[in-house]
Amino acid sequence: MRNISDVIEQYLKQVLKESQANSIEIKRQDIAQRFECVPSQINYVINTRFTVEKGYLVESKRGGGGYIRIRRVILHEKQDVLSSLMEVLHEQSRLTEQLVENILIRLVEEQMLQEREAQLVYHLLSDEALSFQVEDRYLIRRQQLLTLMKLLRYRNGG
Amino acid sequence: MRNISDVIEQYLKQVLKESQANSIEIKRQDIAQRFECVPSQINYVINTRFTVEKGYLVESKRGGGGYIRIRRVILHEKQDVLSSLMEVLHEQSRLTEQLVENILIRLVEEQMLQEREAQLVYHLLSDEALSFQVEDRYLIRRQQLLTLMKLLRYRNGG
DNA sequence: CACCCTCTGACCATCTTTGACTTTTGACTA
DNA sequence: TAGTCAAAAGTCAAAGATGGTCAGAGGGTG
Repeated sequence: MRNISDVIEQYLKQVLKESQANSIEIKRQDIAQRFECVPSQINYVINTRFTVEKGYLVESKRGGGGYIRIRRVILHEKQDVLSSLMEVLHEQSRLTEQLVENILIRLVEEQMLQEREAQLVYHLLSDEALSFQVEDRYLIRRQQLLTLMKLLRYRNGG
Repeated sequence: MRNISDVIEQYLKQVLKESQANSIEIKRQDIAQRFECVPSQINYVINTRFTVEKGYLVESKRGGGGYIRIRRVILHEKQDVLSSLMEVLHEQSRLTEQLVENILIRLVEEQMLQEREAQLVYHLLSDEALSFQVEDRYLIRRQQLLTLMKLLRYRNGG
């Protein structure tokens, strides 16, 4: 194997495969020690090899008893719908309630979001909910909708 | 288990579950001795794990015959849950990710929100999603969470 | 040679553990 | 009754334990 990152990647994938559950919990320091590298190397491996697009979710906790949890997830098959909607989000400067609604309806039609979930998001992003952020309304909507799209990239969100 | 705080948390929740009543009374010193930690560790566990938004009430008395009483709040009406959480929203000035998470978990426990919906809202309100609104983060969270509660009130026939 | 990965380490953020010091309470005593 | 004392529990800040970030150095490949 060429480099240590590849080795660590293979190791983690092996452990993941052998574990019954579809997730593993590691201690950054332990892995770093095992492969005699600096701890931040582990972050590098995770950031480059265990991304959402590749079907992995990573959570972690700092402090005493900290850990890094890597989870295998199933990617949603309608990635193209998501990318086209993300494009819309970047092109449109005025993300009005109407536009938000259209996007959410589309997601429901594509069966990527349930009716109830769409309602929920719609209300959170409504003019009323953001009435104290008139200035940043569009920006907030864009960020939150983009966050939503990222979540929908894999099934069972979260 | 990762750390002593988690262990103590689990222990207390177990005792709480096994007790007939919905409350337990402990002696701080006893618990500290049982888990071989300093007494103030117990305060830490209580302050971080048995908070109001998580649905616990804690009372205590010092001096001879002192105690700490932990009560699981039993709310019979969904309305009560929502009002008490709305109160938390108004009282807490720093609506951190952690607090948002606690509230959402609570709503799921009370079966007012589905797991996936909670995940969704959590991510929409995350530090990352609001990274361009560092100043207004808490305000936006408050407004959107209040909007969510209003919606849930409506759903539950309020 | 240029460019793209990798690797490293200094510095940061967050959560936990510990202990010194404070406050409250009730019993005992003058 | 007031004062004293010991037995709780509370507070807070420092230290400890992890993980995260980022920019720059290092190295391999077209």
